[in-house]
Order: sequence, then C-alpha cells, then structure tokens
Amino acid sequence: MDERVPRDFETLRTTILERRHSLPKRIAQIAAYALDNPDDIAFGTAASIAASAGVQPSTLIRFAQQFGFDGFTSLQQVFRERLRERNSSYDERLAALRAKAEEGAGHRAIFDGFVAAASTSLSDISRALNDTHFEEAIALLAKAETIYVLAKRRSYPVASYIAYALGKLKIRNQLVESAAGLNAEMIAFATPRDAVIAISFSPYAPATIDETRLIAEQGVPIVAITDSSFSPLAQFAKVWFEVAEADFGGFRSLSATMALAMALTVAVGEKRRDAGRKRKA
Amino acid sequence: MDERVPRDFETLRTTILERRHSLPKRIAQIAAYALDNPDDIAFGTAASIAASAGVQPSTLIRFAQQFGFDGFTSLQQVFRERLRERNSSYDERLAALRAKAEEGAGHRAIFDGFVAAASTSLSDISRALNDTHFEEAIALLAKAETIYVLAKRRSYPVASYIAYALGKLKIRNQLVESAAGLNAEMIAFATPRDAVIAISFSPYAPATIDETRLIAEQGVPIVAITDSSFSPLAQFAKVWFEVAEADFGGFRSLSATMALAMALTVAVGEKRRDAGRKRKA
DNA sequence: GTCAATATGAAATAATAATTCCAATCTATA
DNA sequence: TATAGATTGGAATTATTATTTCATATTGAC
Repeated sequence: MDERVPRDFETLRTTILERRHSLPKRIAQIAAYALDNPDDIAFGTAASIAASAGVQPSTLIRFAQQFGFDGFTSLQQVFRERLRERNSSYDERLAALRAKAEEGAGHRAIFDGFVAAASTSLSDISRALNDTHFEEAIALLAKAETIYVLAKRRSYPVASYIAYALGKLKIRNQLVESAAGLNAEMIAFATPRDAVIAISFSPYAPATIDETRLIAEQGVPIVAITDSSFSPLAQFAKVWFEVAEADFGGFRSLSATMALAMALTVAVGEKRRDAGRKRKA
Repeated sequence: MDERVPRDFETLRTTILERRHSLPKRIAQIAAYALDNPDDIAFGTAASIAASAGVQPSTLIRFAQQFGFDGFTSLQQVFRERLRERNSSYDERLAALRAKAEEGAGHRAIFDGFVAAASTSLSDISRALNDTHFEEAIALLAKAETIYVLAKRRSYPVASYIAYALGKLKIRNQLVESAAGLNAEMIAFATPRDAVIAISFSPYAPATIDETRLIAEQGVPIVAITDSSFSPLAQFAKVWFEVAEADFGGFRSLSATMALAMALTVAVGEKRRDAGRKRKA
C-alpha cells in the first residue's frame, strides 16, 4: 500500500476518489460522508461522526488507517487545517501566494503567481468600476443594431469571448478579425446606429488604434476598455473604462477585463429583453 | 451580572471588548488571546490554548464562566460555529448575488456576480491543482517540437491567449482554428514528438473531441483541461486537469482556466530556457 | 500593616473520547 | 458448499482532556 500520508485536504480528496471503488462497503460509506460533510469531520468526535455516517467508531478509525493515517485524530487534523486555511482572509491568502511566488519555489510558484495576479486585478476593478459609466455603456450598446468587437493580440481572447457570448444571447455582432486583411471594408459598413466595443492595452496594437479612429470618424459610438486615461482609445470613446491588470512573469492577467466584458455583455442582453417586453406591453 | 450567554461570535466579541477593562489580569490575557487567535480556540485543547496564552487551564475555564458559559467546551462551540459559517460565506455570497441579479437588482449586481464567480473559481483551482500533474504536463510540453492548441467556442479565448503567449516566448505552436476547414490536414502534420493542449468543457464541442481523438491516435501526447473525469477528453490525455469554473448568468467564468493556461505556458518557457542553458554548459 | 475578598497556580479527579480487541458476519474462491 | 480471508459490530481498554479542588498569592479597604 502507498504509505504516503495525504497531508492536505485536496490530496486526500483526490486519493479517496481514486480508490473509491476498491474500498470496502462501510469504509466507502464513510468516504462519501467525509467528502460531503467535511465540516462535521473537522468538529465532531469519532463517536458522533460514526453515528451520523451510520457506522461504528472503529470503522472510522479503519478508514483513517486505510489512507495512511495512524488514527482518527491525525485524519481530523487535515479537515481542520482545511477550515483554518479557508477561513484565513482573502487578502492574507493572496499575500501568502504572492510571497511564495516571489521567492521562486519552482513551477507551483508560477501558478500561484498567476492566481494572485488574477485575484488582485479582480478586487481592484471591483473597487474602481464607475457605476455611471457602466450604465452609460450598457445603454449605448443595448440600442445598437450591430455591436462591433475590436481587439488584437493580448486583448483578442476577451474580444472572442464577447463575440461568443453575444452570439449566445442572439445579439447581432461582428468580431473584427484580421484574417484576410478585410478589416477596413468590414468597418466601412458600420453606421452611427451601431456601436463598438474596443479593447486595447499598452503597448497599444497599432491596428486597433487605426481601426478605432476610422470607425469613430464614421460617427459610430465607442465603448473602450483600456488601461489609462492616456490611452489613445480614450479620446475616441463615448465611454471608457480603466482596467488595471496585475501582471506576473511578463504576462498580464485578463480576469478583470473578462469579468467586465462578461458583465457588459450580459447586462446588454438583459436591457434588450426588458426593452422588448416593454414595447410589446 | 448579565446572565445571557453570548451565542454567536460577534456578540461575544462585543461583550469581551466592553468588559475588557474590568477583567482580572489573567482573564484579560486570555480575552486578548482569544480575539487575536480565534482559530486556536476553535481547534485547540484547553491545555494547549492555556499554554499558548501563558495561563493555566483552570483560568481558561474561569474565563469561560466569567462570560456565562458553563465551561470551556461551550465557549469553544461559539468559536467553532464561527468557522463553519465563515467557511460557507463565499458560496452563499455568490448565491445571494445570483438571486439579486435575477430579481433585477440593477446591472451592478451582474458585474459583482461575475467578479464573485471569477474569485470563487480562482480559489477553487488554487486549492485543487495537483502539483504532480502540473509538473508532468510541463515536462511533456517542454520537450515538444510544436505545441498544438485545440479549443472551440467557449474555450477558444483561452486557446488564443495560449497561442499568443507561446508566440511571445518563441515557442513553436499551432492554434487549430476552423476558419477554412483545414483542421484535419493541419493535425495530420503532428507527430509523437509534438504535443497538444486541448481544452473543452461540457457540453463538449464535438469538433474538439473528434480532433483530439484523431491526434491522439497519431501518438501525439495530450494535455487536457476539462471539467470532470467523465469528460471525453480525459481518456485521450496523458495528463488532464479538472477545472471547476463557477458560473453566473449562464456564462461560466474563465479565470481559473486562464490562470492555469498561463502558468503552464510560462512554466514551459522557463523549463525550456533551463534545458537550453544546461545543454550549452 | 492587617484582614477579607479576590485571583491564580498546580495537581487531583472526573468525564469524555479514541483506540484496541475479539467474536461474528460476510465474500470470494476452489 | 466448505473454507480462508477480509470486513464489521460492539464492548473493553486506554488515552486524552475538561473540570474541580485546594493551597497560595495578590489586591484593595480600613
């Protein structure tokens, strides 16, 4: 038998799930109960847990031993540690992640760094988002005939998700891609009754800037997502959002931009539904 | 004296702070310790807590009685209850936001919901990521000649970001896009010396499944990012990651997948740099 | 400074909980 | 279906932990 003792909850969980089907009936019964009610394991006594799970206390100990612990008590530690960690405040956990990532403890640190960067970006934007601008942008996009989505390079993933979501919501949209170099022609169809979501971060992709200028000159209203008031996008936009993404290892997070983009998209969908209902009534 | 027993942590906290200055020295010492280290009170034994706080166990019991409890055990219940509640608060918050958004509580609720969904996903994956699998995936991808990136629809934004990042890191890669319907031909070039990152979530895009199968049959090793062990991708993959993304308003967050994807990419870049250095030395 | 009231320390005791052990019961295999 | 091996139930045992007790120290009022 594998003698390594799962020290943390997730490892234990994985191990349990792996062996799930080869466990004796009562042991499996406890395994299921433990994963369903981890809090009870953390706080209960062997007797009380055994009763809740419908087994004998001795079986509970056998369960612990089955997974390499020397008794119920040390198994319980894992469930308690989990609660402690979970409970430690968000910021504390972030700080810990960041510290670990910085001292460069292997590849796991890279992962932790990206998680930390994403979390930071999210809490930043959550504080910074201007409700008025947000409502303006939604109003503007909701009345557009077609929504053009414009972004290259690093911002392109966001644009493609917006396009996907708009499609799902049955909102006419056009992702301005550069595959065949026909962007200028595509843009030429846009009218002031349409609208644009443009996304670009420093260093601003020249193509995005040019196309945004072009489309702005045709009188199409623009909602921009960018990273500072000096951004060339800001001057063309009716409404613009400043999103500060934390970076790690040279790559910036996209999580805040994604959250904002999704919120915009879904809110536009809702606003349209409401408007449609009202017209009918 | 007030004989009502504080049943919840906040009441207890307030009561302690009120009486702080009229407490005997050692009792006050415990009071301070308890408010500073609530987790220790929740999980420790009377003896261990007393030792940490620098008092006798009996004093700890007197402290409990001072505040109307009949002993240490019932005092401890309050600290345990607090952990239980705190622990569930994240999911509850998300549920509350969902409800609020549904009853039409403005667009800000939608935004908050997406931020919460992203945060939840991040903290989930941060806990769940298996270090061993992560290292295996990096090793596998680092030695590939070309990395093929395969994802459609909802997962496509992640794929495009991976491709962008790989390009920046000067790692040869091929995003399998469906623009001209030449995917099969593109895949045919892949050899066992290459590797694949495939991403798909339920409902799995049939094209992704088919292409993954095809490329797996050619002996190309596959790293999959998907959402459960039942995923059809899992069976083709050498290594696979389970990523549970929270959803909001029908759209799932991508933040956890993004963080994982970025971490993989950058880690592969680092591993290659290290390998290159070693060869030269 | 003395005395009573209060607070504290340390060990003894009581209570509770974990673990072990053994008999009984299943399960798979020949 | 007989039998070895694994699994389970339940009581006995052991360990741990909370609580009580009592001697000692400290504090504050007179």
